[in-house]
Amino acid sequence: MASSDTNTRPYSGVIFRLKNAGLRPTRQRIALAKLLLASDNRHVTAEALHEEAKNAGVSVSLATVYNALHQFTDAGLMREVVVDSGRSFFDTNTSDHHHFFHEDIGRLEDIPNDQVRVSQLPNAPAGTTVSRVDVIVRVSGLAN
Amino acid sequence: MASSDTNTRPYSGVIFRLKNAGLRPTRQRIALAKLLLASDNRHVTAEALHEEAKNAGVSVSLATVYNALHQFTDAGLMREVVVDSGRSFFDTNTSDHHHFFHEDIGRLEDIPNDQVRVSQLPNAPAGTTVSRVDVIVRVSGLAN
DNA sequence: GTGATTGCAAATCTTTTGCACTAAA
DNA sequence: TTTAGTGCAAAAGATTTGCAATCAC
Repeated sequence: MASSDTNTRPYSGVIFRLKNAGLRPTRQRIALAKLLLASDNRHVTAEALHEEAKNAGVSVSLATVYNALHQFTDAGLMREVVVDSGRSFFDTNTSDHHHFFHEDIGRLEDIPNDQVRVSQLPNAPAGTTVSRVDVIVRVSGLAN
Repeated sequence: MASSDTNTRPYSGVIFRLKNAGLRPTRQRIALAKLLLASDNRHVTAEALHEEAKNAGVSVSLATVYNALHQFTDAGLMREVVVDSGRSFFDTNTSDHHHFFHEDIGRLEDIPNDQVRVSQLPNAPAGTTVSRVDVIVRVSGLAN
C-alpha cells in the first residue's frame, strides 16, 4: 500500500490535477499548486503567493505566478474574486460560496455556504446568461 | 412658477448639493456634477467621465476627475462599485441596490431593489461590523 | 530535438501625488 | 487676500507582454 514509489507519489495528486487540466506539470506549477491546492480555503494575491514561494525556497518569477494563477483559474482549479479595485484575489475554493471582505486589513474570508441565502434573483437581461452571482459582505473592525 | 432668475436657477441644484456636501462649487465640480448627478442611474469610470467632459466642451484634467469622484463619494453623493479588478466604477444611485455586471462589455447595470432578496446573512466575524453587502450578478452575452 | 514554459525587463494601464498656478470667497 | 482647488507631469502599483533561454516529453 504505502508505496516505495517516491518517484511519483509525493506530488502525484498535484501532477495529476495539472495534467488533467491540460497543464504541463513544470517545476514551478507543481510548486505553486502544492502551496495552493493543499487547502481548499486559500485566498491569495499574486504578490503574496510570489512571496510565499520565495519563502518556501521556490524560485519563480512574478510573471510566472500570474500566468499560473490565470491558468489554474481557466482550468477551473481556482476562482478569481474581485473585491478590491487594483488587485485580484484567487480562491482555491471553487465551490459555490460567498465572501467576507475585511476592508481594513484587505483580507478575504469564505462565508460558509449555508449562511447566505439569496432567495430572489432577477432575470438576466435579454440576451445574456448569468455566469455567477457574488455576494460580498464588507466588514471592518469595530475600532474604525 | 418658471423663474426668470436664470442667474441662480440652472445650476442651483448642483451648487446647493455641492455646498451642502462641504465642497466648494468650482467650475469643474459643477460641470462634472451636472453630467453625473442629473441622473440617479449612471455608472462611470474616471476615464469615461473625463472623456464625456471633454466631449461636452468642459476642460478638466483626469486628476481632477479622480479627485471629484472620490470627493463626491466621500460626501455620499455617489458610491464606488468594485466589479472589475483594475478599474473602479462610480454609481450615482446611492440607495440600497445591487448590480448586473456585463462581463463581455464591461458595463454595470442596476438591479431594481425589489428583484434581489438576500434572506439570510451570516453574523459579522467577531470584532467587525458590516459596512455593506454587495450582490453582483455577472452576466455575459449568449453568444459567448 | 522541438514545442511549451519560464524569467526578466520593459511596457501598459489605472490611480495617486507633488507642487506651482488659479480661482472662489 | 487667503485658502481651497486645479492641472500637469511624474510616480506608484498591479498586471501584461516580448523574446531569448530553458525544460518536459
